[in-house]
Amino acid sequence: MGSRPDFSYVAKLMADSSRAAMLEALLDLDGLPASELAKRANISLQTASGHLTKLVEGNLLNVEKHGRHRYYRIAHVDVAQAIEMLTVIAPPPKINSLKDSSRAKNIQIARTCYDHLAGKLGVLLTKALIEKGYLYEDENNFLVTAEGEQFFYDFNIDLDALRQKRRHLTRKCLDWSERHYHLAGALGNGILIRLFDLGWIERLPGRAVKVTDTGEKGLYETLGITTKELI
Amino acid sequence: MGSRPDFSYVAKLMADSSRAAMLEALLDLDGLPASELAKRANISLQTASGHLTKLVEGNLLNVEKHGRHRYYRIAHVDVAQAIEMLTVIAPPPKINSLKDSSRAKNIQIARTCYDHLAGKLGVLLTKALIEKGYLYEDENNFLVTAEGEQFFYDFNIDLDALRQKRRHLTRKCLDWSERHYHLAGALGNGILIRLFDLGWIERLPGRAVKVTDTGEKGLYETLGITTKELI
DNA sequence: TTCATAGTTCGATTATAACCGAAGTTTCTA
DNA sequence: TAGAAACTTCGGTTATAATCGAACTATGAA
Repeated sequence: MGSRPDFSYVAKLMADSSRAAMLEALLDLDGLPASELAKRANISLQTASGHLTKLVEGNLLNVEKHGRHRYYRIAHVDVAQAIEMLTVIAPPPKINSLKDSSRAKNIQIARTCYDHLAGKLGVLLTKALIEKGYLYEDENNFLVTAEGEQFFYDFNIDLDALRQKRRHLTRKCLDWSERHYHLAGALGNGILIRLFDLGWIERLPGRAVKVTDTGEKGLYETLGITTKELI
Repeated sequence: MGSRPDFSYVAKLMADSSRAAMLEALLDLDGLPASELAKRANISLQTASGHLTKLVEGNLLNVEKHGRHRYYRIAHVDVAQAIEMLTVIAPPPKINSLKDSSRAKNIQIARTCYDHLAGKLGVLLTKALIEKGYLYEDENNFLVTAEGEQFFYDFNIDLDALRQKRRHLTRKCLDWSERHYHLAGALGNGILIRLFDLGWIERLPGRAVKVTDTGEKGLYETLGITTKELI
């Protein structure tokens, strides 16, 4: 009879909102300890411990013991992919007021996704980097080319420093609003920080972000991105 | 805060075993009425009704009213994709005895997936049809080419009759054992039936299937498939 | 050795939702 | 117009699991 894997078992692991919060945190920041995950999910350490055990048993997470700490990470790219697929079909958050609706628009144009750029701008930027030959798109990841090494050096992003960090240099992140991949990982974070430093982008209320006048000029000159494409 | 869609909401809808059984049934057979789905999930009609309402509200399913019947179908390819991704990361069904283990092997080589061919043989067959130019692989589906029309006619599969059926002619089905797509839908079913009729394959206990001696010869001559590839 | 920090295990409480019987609505058939 | 079939709604029961307090283990620091 049941000779197929039971997908509802995995769905059940993802269905609890506390576990979902922890998974979401781990999607971008690999290797968080239980206490940190408990905080992010707004639950006690005991409860978190129980949830994490279940997630490890279900092969959604891996643990690494380092002294008295336990660092959790997503067990496999497939897990991240599955979560992203679920996000794509999940209903968009409710819009109650007029303020909410303009916020919703802004957030689709450009926003931060944890610590990197997402939305139309995030996808456009990633595409531009690929077209210019600075990034190469793999099935599961983005890779920095030799030209890319030079470009990021010129752009004042220190790849070697980023590689030291305890996380992936690059990572594919499925954009739920654009249904395309954008760049995440340490490099995605590095680019975001650099764009803020340059004053090319500014924070709007919430997670939304707007391109400044300098940014408009800069993005066009370095990567050929026009803000018209953002609409 | 919550400006991202909540994937745990979708996961919750898929997490219940009764709902999962109904979704699984609908993955291959589009357009089943509530009563049929209740039977397949082994629950009462009342319970099924409640579940189906939730699945429609969550945009996982669509309903079409035809008189006093209500035909349910998967709302979007993305939903099927998401379920298949979950199946890929779900733990394989437990193997208890020696019998189970040889059965598990057989089932990975060739099996029926509802009403079409899956496993190594299913994937190989699909690949062969593509290589010969009979099938064209789209992002979301397989399409029959002009050469394909001729081939299936010669192979005694009536495409026009299959097109009359109330289901997709072709459909991509992600193979959880092979991690590749194989052909499903009315054509996938038509091929399975034809292969049984020709005596090229035979049922083993369970869902497993074996290639006969005639089948070995036939598959090689028509599509260049050797059983060595099946191992 | 002592204390603190990180995490686990146990037990009791509580909230959620799956389930079905019974009664209702809608549509088809005769 | 009556009756049956397909499905929904309501109400009460029950099972599951998320939650945290309290007590435990293990590692590190003083």
